[in-house]
Amino acid sequence: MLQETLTDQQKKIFRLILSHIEQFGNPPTIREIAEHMHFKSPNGVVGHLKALQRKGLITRSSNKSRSIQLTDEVNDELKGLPLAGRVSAGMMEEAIEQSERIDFGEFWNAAGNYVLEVQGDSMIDAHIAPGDYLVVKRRRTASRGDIVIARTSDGDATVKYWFPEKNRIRLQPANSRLKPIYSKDAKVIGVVTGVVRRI
Amino acid sequence: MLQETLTDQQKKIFRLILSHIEQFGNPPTIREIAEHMHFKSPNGVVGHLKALQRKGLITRSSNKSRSIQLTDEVNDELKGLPLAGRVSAGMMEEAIEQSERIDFGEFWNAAGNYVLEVQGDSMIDAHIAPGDYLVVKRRRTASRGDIVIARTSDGDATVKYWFPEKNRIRLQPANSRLKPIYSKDAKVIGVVTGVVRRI
DNA sequence: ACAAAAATTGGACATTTGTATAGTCTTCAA
DNA sequence: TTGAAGACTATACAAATGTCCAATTTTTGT
Repeated sequence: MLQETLTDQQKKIFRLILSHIEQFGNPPTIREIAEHMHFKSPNGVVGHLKALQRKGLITRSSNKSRSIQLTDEVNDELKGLPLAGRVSAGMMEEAIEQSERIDFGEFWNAAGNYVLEVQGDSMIDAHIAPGDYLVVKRRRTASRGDIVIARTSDGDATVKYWFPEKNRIRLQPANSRLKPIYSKDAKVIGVVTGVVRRI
Repeated sequence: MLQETLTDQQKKIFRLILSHIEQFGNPPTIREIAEHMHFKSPNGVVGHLKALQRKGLITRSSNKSRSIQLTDEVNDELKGLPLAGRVSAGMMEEAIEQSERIDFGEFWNAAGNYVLEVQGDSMIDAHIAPGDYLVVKRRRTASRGDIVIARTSDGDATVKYWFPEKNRIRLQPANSRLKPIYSKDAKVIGVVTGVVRRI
């Protein structure tokens, strides 16, 4: 944890900076910090800011107002949910205090990605159920075995496994009750990179 | 779309504000905007800011440096992935241009939530596969039929369906090959509110 | 107990920044 | 043609903000 080595005052000021950014969308001025800390001089803050800078939590630009920036390290720490461990591992409760985090937003909020809601159970054996959301990366090509969004000659788009064969494409559902679709001109629209289900 | 009614200059300035926030973590000053726009007077900017304010894109606090704030509406527009439609619906490609968005981060990055990685296939019939991530809400109670993280007397934590009976709890796996666990003192640690799978 | 380091005050100064007022220029509709 | 509205320049002022120096108090380690 980055905040381990901070003194109490430094922690307090650091939290102040975080909450100001959260609340106002910009970092506080030195005097604003001094006011909140009940300091009677702006200079009381400067030393602490230099310490936070030295310890790698913030950066500043000289002669610029509200120029406190959080470092990438800090931003990473703040994002996402704490990854607590494996389900069957037993003592999770304790593990939650650990620092590893997982940010689904970061994973997928990339340019060109979009989301589809699953209709029907053609991919149920791949544990993709109706109502699930698919995170799709816009692609024109796929690798053998990928789960893709494909469009066939009749214009319909579906989710299927993508299996190129000699001179046709096999679009394989993940459902034993359904038969594969064979197509000569199936086109990949995107590749599924994630599944999200709200319960 | 909120930006429809903007003049070209207003759009340019608005984008400038967005990218400054992105790049420096704080909004630009009036003079910084003027400089980028090659205006020779700060006052050239003021009118545009007032327009952006009137049109509901930003707010400002008087006499505060770098006080331009994006409105909630704007922030919402910037977050998340475009929700393109249903998979089997056919013309998705077109639908992607629509404005509806879905933000998984918002859904789950709530205080008290955490993530567990699934080990084993005891919930496979509920389409929860090994390697999936469970988003768990910290709870001490659950409703009948919820998927919960429960701890039994032996100290182990598992994912199971939660079925209270007369004087015991039935912890039901979603796997026909596994038998339910009956326990008098099983405790709910959390309730599963989401499943996320990276492919 | 002592010295060193950290924390805080006080005050001053220069720069940055928001705001205001007056005037020019262009566009566009009546 | 006029004139109303929008866009921009020029300039000035006051408030805010960052920075610095000197001195005092508090904390910390030895």
